[in-house]
Amino acid sequence: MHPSKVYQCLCDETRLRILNLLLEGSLCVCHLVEILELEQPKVSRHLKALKAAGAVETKRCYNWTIYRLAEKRNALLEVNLKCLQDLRGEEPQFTDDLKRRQRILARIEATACDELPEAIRCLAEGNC
Amino acid sequence: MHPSKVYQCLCDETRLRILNLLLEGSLCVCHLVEILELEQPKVSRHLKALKAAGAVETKRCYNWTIYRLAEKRNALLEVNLKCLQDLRGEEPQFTDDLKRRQRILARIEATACDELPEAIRCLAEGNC
DNA sequence: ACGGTATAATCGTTTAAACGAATATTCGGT
DNA sequence: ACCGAATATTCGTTTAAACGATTATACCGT
Repeated sequence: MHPSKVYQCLCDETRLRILNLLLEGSLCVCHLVEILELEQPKVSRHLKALKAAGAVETKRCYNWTIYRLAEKRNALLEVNLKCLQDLRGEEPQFTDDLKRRQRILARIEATACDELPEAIRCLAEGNC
Repeated sequence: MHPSKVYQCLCDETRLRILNLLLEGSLCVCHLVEILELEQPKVSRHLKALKAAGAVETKRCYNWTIYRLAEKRNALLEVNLKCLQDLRGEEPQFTDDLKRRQRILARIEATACDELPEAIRCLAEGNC
């Protein structure tokens, strides 16, 4: 992949926010939507772009689609993901997103109990 | 500067080619035009974008405008310039550009002689 | 002052990205 | 089989880049 294409996938703020979040762990679309406070189609569109660029991959778990950073990543992308981790503290938007992520994950874990359907427990326990 | 803006300045192939060349040393617009084999207005436009992003700066020498990498560079840009140097060998376009650069610089040096006007000698000798 | 070279800026057009709103699809639970 | 939740896709519009062609500006040498 040409370097300019890698940069093209990094030059949108929403996509950077998504990558910043995925650096901390996988997330399904509905949680990304909630954390980013954006419309679901918009999030899906950007996820599609990231997937096309080979930055993320998906796993299906019941009716959720879990997004995570791609296993094998372009070297240039890899370097910039590290940069993103370093720069994270300088951009309030990134740290705010991470705070919302924590809050939401805590809430999901709190709902985990044996009475819930298997699918929801699986998600709550972070097994999918 | 927001990271996405840095990437936005890197996501165009022509601008990457210019940065690749400037990593080897300063160049004036007319030589960039010759090396890149592109129209002058197009080159100037991209140089303007690079300057606006703080990636390059200019120096006037007689009637040439010499472009060089900015002295103080954004950390993210810096990292990616290093990447560009590493990836250079993988993109034929980048190595071709460097070859043309060599050829052109050699030709300019060859024209340096005391009978030439000061301006041309200055340029030929790489002093401006 | 003039002519030529180097560079920048303008203008109208084209291309591509991002968007909101709406709709389609997929899939698990009942 | 149906319903609802989660996700993806479509469509028409808007915004922003990039473009070619042209013109303007700056500056040096004569």
